[in-house]
This record gives sequence, C-alpha cells and structure tokens, in this order.
Amino acid sequence: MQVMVEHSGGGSGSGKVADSLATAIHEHRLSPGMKLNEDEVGEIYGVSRTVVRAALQQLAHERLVELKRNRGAFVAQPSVREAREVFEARALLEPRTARSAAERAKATDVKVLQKHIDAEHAALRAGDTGRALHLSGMFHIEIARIADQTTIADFIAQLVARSSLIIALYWQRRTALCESHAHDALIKAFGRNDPDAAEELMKLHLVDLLTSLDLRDQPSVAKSLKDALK
Amino acid sequence: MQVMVEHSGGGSGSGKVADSLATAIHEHRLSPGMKLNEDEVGEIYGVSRTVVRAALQQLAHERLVELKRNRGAFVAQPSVREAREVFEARALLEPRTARSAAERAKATDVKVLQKHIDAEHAALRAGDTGRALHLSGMFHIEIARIADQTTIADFIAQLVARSSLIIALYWQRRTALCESHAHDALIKAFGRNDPDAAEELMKLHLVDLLTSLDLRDQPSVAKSLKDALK
DNA sequence: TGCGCCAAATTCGTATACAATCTTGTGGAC
DNA sequence: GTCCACAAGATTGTATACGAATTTGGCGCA
Repeated sequence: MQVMVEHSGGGSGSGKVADSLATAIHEHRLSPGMKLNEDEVGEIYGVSRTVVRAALQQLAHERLVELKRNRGAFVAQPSVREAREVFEARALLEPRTARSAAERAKATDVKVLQKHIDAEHAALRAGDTGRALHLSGMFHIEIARIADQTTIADFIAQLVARSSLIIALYWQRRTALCESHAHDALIKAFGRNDPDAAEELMKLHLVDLLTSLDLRDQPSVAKSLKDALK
Repeated sequence: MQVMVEHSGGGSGSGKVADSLATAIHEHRLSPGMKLNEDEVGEIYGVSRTVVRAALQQLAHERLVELKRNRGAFVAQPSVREAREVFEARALLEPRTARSAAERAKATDVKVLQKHIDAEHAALRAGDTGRALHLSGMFHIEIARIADQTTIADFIAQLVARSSLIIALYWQRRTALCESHAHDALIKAFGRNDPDAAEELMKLHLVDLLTSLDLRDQPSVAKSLKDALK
C-alpha cells in the first residue's frame, strides 16, 4: 500500500517520473544502453509499475529510451546514422528559428537567455559538465520559444534531448565546452535584433557541434557487447 | 474475461489500437472534439483499458488527441494559431526534404509514389474523400522516406497527421482536391531528378494548401459549445 | 419559480494480480 | 568435454479492482 503524499507541483505522476528520468539522461547520469527496470524505477519514485510504464512510453516516444518487447526499457543509443539525421534536422529547423527569434526578441527575452548562459557558466565552473550541457540545450529551446513557434519548439526540444545522448556517445573533445562563445555571439545578435547574423551564427554553431563529434567510428561507449568485445 | 484471439500481424496491442484510431482520424471518421471513452474504445477492440490508455497516450504525444486530466481523451482541435504553426513547420521541413528526395529518387521510388497517387485518385472517384486525404498525406511522408531521413520523416508524418485535423476544421473549398495536380508535378520532378523544381513545387504546394484554409475565423466546426451557440 | 447545495453516477488515475515471454541455470546424452 | 533440452526464475504485457475527481440529477430553501 503506497502512501501517496501528493508530490508538490507538477502534473500527473507519470509526467513527474518522465521528467526526472529525462533530466537524469540529459545530465548524463543515465548512460546510453542502461536498463530501466520497471520495478526498480517504481520503487525509487514510490509509484507502481503502471505509472512507470506510462513514463517510459512517453520517453520512448521522445526517442530517449528504447522499448524492446518483452525485454524492457533501455536508455536509447542513437546510431551514427541517427546522430547525423538529428543534426541535419536541427540544421533545417534552428537557423531559421533563430532568425525569427532575432526579429522578435525583446529585452526581457535577451535577459532570460543571458540567465541561461550565466547558469551554464556557473555549472561549468562547478565542474558539473552534465548540468552545463543540459543548460546549453535549454538555451536552444528558449530561442524557439522566443520565436513564438511552439510546434517547432517542441521538435527542437526533442532534437536537443537526443543530441544530449549523441554527445554522451560520440563526444570527442574532452576540453571545455567552447560552445559558450557561440552562445554569447548569438545573444549579441538577438540583442541588436540582427536576423541575418542570428541565422548565420546558429548555422555555424550547429556545424561546429557536429564536427566536434566523432561519427566516423563506432560509438565511443560501445553500443552493444558485440561491438565492445569483438 | 477476454478472449484474446491474438489479432493477426502488427506489433503490441496498444500500437494496433493507436494505428486504428489514427487512421479513423485521418479519414475524418472521428471528428475533432469527439470524446474517446476508454471503456468504449476498449470494448470495441476487445482489450482492457490498460492498452487503450497506452494508445491514447501515444496519440496524445502525436497531438492527435488531447488528454484532459480527470476528464478524458478527445480528438484534438487545433487552434488557428496551431494550424499556422503546423504549416510553417512543414514549410521549413518539406521543401528541402523534397529536394533531397529528388536527388536520390530511383525509378522504383517514383513508381511507389505513382501508386499512391493512383490510389488517391481512385478513392476520389469512389467518393471516399476521407481516404483520399489520408493517401494524399501518405504521399508527403513517402517523399521524406525517399529522402532517407527517418528522423525528419517522423516529424513530417506527425505534421501531416495534424494537418488532417486542421483540414477537417478549416477546410474551405469543398471542391475536388486540386492538390492532385501538384502531386503529379512533383512526381515528374522526381522522375527527372530535378531538385530545384522539386523544392520549388513543394514550397508552392504547401502555400497552396495553406491558402485553401480559412484561418481568419473561428473553426468551421465549432471548437466548443460556447463558440457554437453564442 | 429560481438558485444553490448535496448525493449518486460516471469516468479517470493508480495499484495490484495474473498470464505470457524471455533469460538463465542445470542435467543428461553423445 | 561439449551441446542440447528442459525447468526455474525473472521481467514484461495485460486484465481487473479500488480510490479520487468531476459531472449530473434532485432536493430544499428563499
């Protein structure tokens, strides 16, 4: 018998579990391929398998977890091909969205973006690269929100989430996240409402991100034992 | 006690229910705003509420149904704003995807597209406009498949599905679907591997679609009783 | 007659129980 | 010693049961 002390805030139970799991994935606390046992997850959050299953199904639809019939749920392991596709989709959506955002950006919008960057830098200084990456993604989603395109924003949010997994698998440069500079330049473009610069900067930023990945070889973290041991 | 006679083919139970419901929505047999009672749907398909709920959650994530807490599931009723956003997203994704498809299209691909068009025309002649619209949407999805971009194809598939709802709500011209000609022209561009023409034709086609909608007023089919009777 | 409150009914949200499937460990035969 | 068959365990898939929230109908009161 569960206690059900109505966790504060948030939507339905499954939504809270899904959000928590998604954040853990974004912050690289759950690695690609990790098994997500329903009973185990349910125990952790104090809910039954019913709500855990709903959460996992939601995440599966967002391609953050993979559901294998009669096998269970696993944190997704995007293939090299999927990684390329995700960034091609982002290249298609984000530059034009950044343009729209630059056209509409108000001073308050720029402030919000700046807050994201500050938090990202703070996380970096604190050594929490996982959280920094998470905030870096939020930056992109916030831009779509400023563009006032919720539909496209949803797509970008999903692509950013999957990018987090891709980075976990294929990230090459272990150096500090140089992207911050790209974000700084973008903010400036928004600040002076310069759509051309914003679109171009975003395009370059995405190319930069893509080229910083090692998509020629197998995943740095083996996708399967077959790949790891053969 | 259920009989469970293992429905032929297909994936898990919830997937089959979701597909069936989605098709019904695409073919305009389920109208926007229609209530989808869990027990009722379960009885129809001979499954329990558990699988119905899973199916409804999937459809909710595709924005085909709206889940209202403690109220139930309803066929989605895209707002005017959402309608615009969907077509803006399509305008962002589909022309470039059509270009890629035109670059890659093989003879067999063109044949498959032609089959879609033929089936669409046949449905039109049979007076089954619902099925014709469904096939018309499949045409767009098939193009994304030819472009070999499954990620973008998934997005387009969702946008096409939502477009079906939008058409149900905001369709103005009750005349025959003039789009067929646009599809014919696209096929020709694919046949001669003409990316420029394909991209431009798709752009025009989407503009045509959008302008054929009446997005200035309230939905032609009232979104709520308040709108209908006031 | 009209308004507001309370109770019954309906429907959703979640937990639990059972059945089906897959994995794994063991034993025997070759 | 190796391989295959079979059984035990574990985990998912589905059904059912119960509690909670909302809607609806009816009653009392002004």
